[in-house]
Amino acid sequence: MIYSKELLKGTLEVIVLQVLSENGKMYGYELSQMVKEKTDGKIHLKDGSLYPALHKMTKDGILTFEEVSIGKRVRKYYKLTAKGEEQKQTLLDEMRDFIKTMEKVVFNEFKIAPVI
Amino acid sequence: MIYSKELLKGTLEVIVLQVLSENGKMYGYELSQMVKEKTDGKIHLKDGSLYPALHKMTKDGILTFEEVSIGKRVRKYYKLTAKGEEQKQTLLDEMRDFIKTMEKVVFNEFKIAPVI
DNA sequence: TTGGATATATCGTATTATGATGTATTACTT
DNA sequence: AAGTAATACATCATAATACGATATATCCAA
Repeated sequence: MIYSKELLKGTLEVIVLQVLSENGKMYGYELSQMVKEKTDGKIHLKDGSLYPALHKMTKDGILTFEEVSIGKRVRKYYKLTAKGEEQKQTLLDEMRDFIKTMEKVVFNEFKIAPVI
Repeated sequence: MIYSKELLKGTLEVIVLQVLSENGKMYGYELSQMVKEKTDGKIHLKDGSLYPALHKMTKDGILTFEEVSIGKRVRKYYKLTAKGEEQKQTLLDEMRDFIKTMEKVVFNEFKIAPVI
């Protein structure tokens, strides 16, 4: 099952940072597979999104990578920089706040249980 | 405080449907004020987003409106159609699922608490 | 030997909320 | 009385982002 794509906007970077942070070192394909598994196929990072995102984050100094040859193939193992750890925290906080706010507005969690 | 705009993508319609549904009948400005209050100013539906959204939803048959003259002003009171109620349910379910999935991936809520 | 999984990459496109801009009324403040 | 903020609606060009399409190449199993 796939979500309305729009809801996923703004989530790619947090997801990448969090999953990379959990696992230390990962290459793109591995990362996308892990996210797919963890979400029961609900979130499927596509090549067209993931690789450009990894490039951008590297350029922004929040990721670094190291090339490892596997036979004739070259894998790029990415990991967070110190700046990446900071960014992760910022984005996690933002996500937490966003979810809390959405729950308030959409699920009425602000309502006091009526006294009967 | 304002969220990263991208996180709010895909949330406008659910928010409008839910808040309208709660209050029965509302006009645009009223709706935007209510959302702002409920979220402590964190979500501020802008004119440039809200009015086009209301028009589109009306065109799509999930909202109807009724014009009410207040002095020389004309207010448009919107409410959900039957189709709008269905759409609200669909979008609420989707939002619930989305939040659950994000919590799983980003906040590791899938992890079993370690037995000590 | 052919197809599927692995692995990376690029680029045009669609979607969506926003910012800018505009019009007009009503209420408050000095 | 004048000025300004809030009320109330509207439109359109623009930016941001993930995706689809497309491409290349390796490895493995049927």
